[in-house]
Amino acid sequence: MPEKFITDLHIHSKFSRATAKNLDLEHIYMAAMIKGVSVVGTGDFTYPAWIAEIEEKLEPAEPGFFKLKHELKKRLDKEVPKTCHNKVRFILQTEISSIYKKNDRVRKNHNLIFFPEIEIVKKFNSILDKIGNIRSDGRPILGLDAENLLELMLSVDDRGIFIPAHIWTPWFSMFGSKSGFDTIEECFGSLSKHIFAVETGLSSDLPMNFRVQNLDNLSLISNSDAHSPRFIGRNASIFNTDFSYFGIREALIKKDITKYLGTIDMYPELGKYHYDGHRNCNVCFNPVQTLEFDGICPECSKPLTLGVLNRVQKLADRPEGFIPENRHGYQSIVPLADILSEIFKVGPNTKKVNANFNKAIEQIGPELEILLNKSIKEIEKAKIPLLAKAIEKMRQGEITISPGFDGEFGKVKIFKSENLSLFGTKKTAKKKEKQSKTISTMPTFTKAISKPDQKQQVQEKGLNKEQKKIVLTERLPLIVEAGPGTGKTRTLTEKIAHLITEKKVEPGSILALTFTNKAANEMKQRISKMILCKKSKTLSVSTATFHSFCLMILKEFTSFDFAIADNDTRGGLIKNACTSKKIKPADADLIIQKEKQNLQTFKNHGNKTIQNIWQKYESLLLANNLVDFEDLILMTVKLLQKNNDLLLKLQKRFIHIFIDEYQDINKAQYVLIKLIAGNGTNLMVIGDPDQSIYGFRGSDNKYFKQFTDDFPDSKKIILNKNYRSTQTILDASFQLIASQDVTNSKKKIFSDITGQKEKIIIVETASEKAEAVAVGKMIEELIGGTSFLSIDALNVKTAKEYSFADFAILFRTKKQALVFEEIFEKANIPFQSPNKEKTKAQNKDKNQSELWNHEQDFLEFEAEKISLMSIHASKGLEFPVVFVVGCEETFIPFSKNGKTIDNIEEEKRLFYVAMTRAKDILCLTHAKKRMIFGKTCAREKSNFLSSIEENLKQYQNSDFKKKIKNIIAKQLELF
DNA sequence: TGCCCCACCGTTTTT
DNA sequence: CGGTGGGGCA
Repeated sequence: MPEKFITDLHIHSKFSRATAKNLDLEHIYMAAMIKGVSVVGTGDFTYPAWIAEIEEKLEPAEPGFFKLKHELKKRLDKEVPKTCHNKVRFILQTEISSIYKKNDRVRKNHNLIFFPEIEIVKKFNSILDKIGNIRSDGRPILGLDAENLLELMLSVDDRGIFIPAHIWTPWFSMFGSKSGFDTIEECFGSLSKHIFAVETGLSSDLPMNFRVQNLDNLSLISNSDAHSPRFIGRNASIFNTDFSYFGIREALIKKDITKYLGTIDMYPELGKYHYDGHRNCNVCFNPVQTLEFDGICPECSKPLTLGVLNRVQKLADRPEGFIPENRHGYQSIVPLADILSEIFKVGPNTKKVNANFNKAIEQIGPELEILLNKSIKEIEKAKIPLLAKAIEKMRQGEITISPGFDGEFGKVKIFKSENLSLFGTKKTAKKKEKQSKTISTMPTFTKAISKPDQKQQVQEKGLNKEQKKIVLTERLPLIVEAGPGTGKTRTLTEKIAHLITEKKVEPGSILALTFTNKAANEMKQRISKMILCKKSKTLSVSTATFHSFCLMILKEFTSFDFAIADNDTRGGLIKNACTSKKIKPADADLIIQKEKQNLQTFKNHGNKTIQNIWQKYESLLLANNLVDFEDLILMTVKLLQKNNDLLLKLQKRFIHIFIDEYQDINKAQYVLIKLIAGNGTNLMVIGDPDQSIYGFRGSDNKYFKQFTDDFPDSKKIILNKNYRSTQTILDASFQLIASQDVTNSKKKIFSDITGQKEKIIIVETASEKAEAVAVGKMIEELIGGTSFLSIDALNVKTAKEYSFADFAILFRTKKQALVFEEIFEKANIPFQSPNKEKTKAQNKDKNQSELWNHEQDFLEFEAEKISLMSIHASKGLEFPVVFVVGCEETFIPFSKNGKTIDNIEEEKRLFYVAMTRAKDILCLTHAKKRMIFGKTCAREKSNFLSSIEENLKQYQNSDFKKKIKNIIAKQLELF
């Protein structure tokens, strides 16, 4: 049997940011009754503690609905006036904030998700838990594409309900002016058909939505988005269907106007974002006025925050007042507290208003009943002066509203309309000035305007002159010095493709060597992509790491059947071999590995202790049929030195040899290359000696530098056109690296990127914690806020096209990541870090049996995250915004005991690598003091910073108090 | 063998 | 501060 009931399907719990502490199930229950709402969302079901509370206090009721357990209900019912008693049900609901990049623009939207069962919610949560952080806030922020979120929901249970939330609000919504889409299809692609309802939000009513054809096939619902109990039901929806989750779902899908009756909305003008304007400039415009001012604020000359009305007009394809056929209805209300507030001329959240509110509901009934249904006579019974009259006027629409704008709620007047100009500049008192000033001390960013089609241009025009030369050079040993961002790998793959497609070289005769599996795979992919484009046969180019290449040779040409000892195994064997206490196994391990990288054997090792351990270690390896990683190369070299026939055979097979990151080779690898490449005809190596940062594992860029001596008839080509960074970043990084080698000015690379120059930002903070906070705030500002709260607090006025994946935080030691993790966790900023990945891997191991495998079947989505990584790990990567943190002596350059620096040139190169990861914005931070090994240490700014000339740097002090003082002082000067 | 306490020491990371 | 490992004791 269908029945009529009122729903509020979007609220939050006390676990969401900026919500009331009493937003628990008890208060939600009582508030729903008082308001006259029968079905209320639980909010925040992604939050583990909240789900625990739900399980503890609720039990299943009608299908997909939940009710308070009996004892609790009995207790609470006593506290609610009898006139308001009614059944209240809960529906499992959450809101998820997505911030991500799609079609080259940053998108931010909020979406509501509903499920009928707690077990399904838990399943959904466990998957989300792996994608992002659901534990720090009731409304999680995920870098997950809304389309993927929908896909995920459907894959967990297709009886779920997915509703884009408050679709018109400027900052965080599907149609938002700041970072939304123009159509549902643009946002949800082929999954759009699974969107059957949208939430209109506080600042829009149905007639506004009716003007947009794109919404015609959807049910339009309204909810309160309450952050405290008293706001529950301020917006709501009315159903006349089966009293169950599935009744609601079906009514929304079928758009049957006898089953879904429509919305109860506050007048949209009361919403925070109805008109356009600037709150802090006291400018409030209607869309026409905004147009007159070209969308620019006359006070501060920055773009105005465009409100909902403006955005609706942009997307509207129908005139104002258009009502499509077969549409459900709507009713407009002014909250009872606001009416009482006007009657008694006190704030809506005051004792007086509360007392009279209670009086009204005790005498008459729930709020929505009073506002919509009760007769004027009944209302008069409450004996509240003017109330009946006010409600009568309200029902007839005889009210005046000064519209909300830029985060400020609108204001309603029922009895008098003076001083309420609907148009024009507001004259309200300046509030929150201090807060806005605080924020304005943050660095202001202007995005470097790189030509958007930069990359495409390169592709269209093909390669630049030098790159072309590289591709066309034949039958000569070739060394390419390629600075950061100069298109190194692209040129390499182009050359290989050229050989195959143009020169008809047999792909099997090409060998491309790299150092990591990741690099090898990437190269393989890029080559095959390119070749397939040019319609060639299947790819059989050998792309390999040095180690996998050697393994292949050993397996193919020796009969020695062995396994490879991984790190743990090797460590174990070394430990067993370490009978002497004079040396720690870890140190012995390092020494032995390094010796092997230099093609040494234990036989002629000088140190007796090491020699002993090493010999024992070798016999242990042999006894277990094991070889270590370095043996792979060592043994191959030995094999080829002994067996000339085999060497000739391999030389015949691999005619064209390419080596990427040549600056990273060690002696064993060098000897191997010289063997295989013979006289070097058709050998090409590419790399950047300034990015040699793996000395500690045997790499030596001397091999790069001596290439022209090794192969006297070789050719050297330098790539110095950079397609990654701004000239400022390149200038600064060159000044750093050139301080080691001024003679080679040829090496200087030049940016191909034109546009605004952003200086290198240098930030000094009081402590490591302050450093993390400062970085977090800068990121929030560049993203344009991650939550409503930060929007209100940060006074962000311009949309910046950055999303989480655009940021990297680089540090010298992994320990530095911890404080960033802690702060970002609290701030609900999604991040990935070496520590986090490690725990993830450990958990994976732990869960390997029953559960994990099962879950792995689910779709895996990559959510956008900020990257926290060591500078070493960042090599080869690029990010629009890079923070190099801890730019302090003993970190950069690193020194173990605070005095001796192992290899200052390599430290410089390391910093060079860090700086050149940045595309648009480079920020170098340092703390005045920090905790190191449990002790607070005074810290000195890295001397490397002083090799960057002053006019490339912009200093930013994160000491806000000082800034505020300055501002106040300046203001006083004016008088 | 197992457990507890104290001393010690502290980069970067791939195969 | 926090993990590890050796030494001492049960």
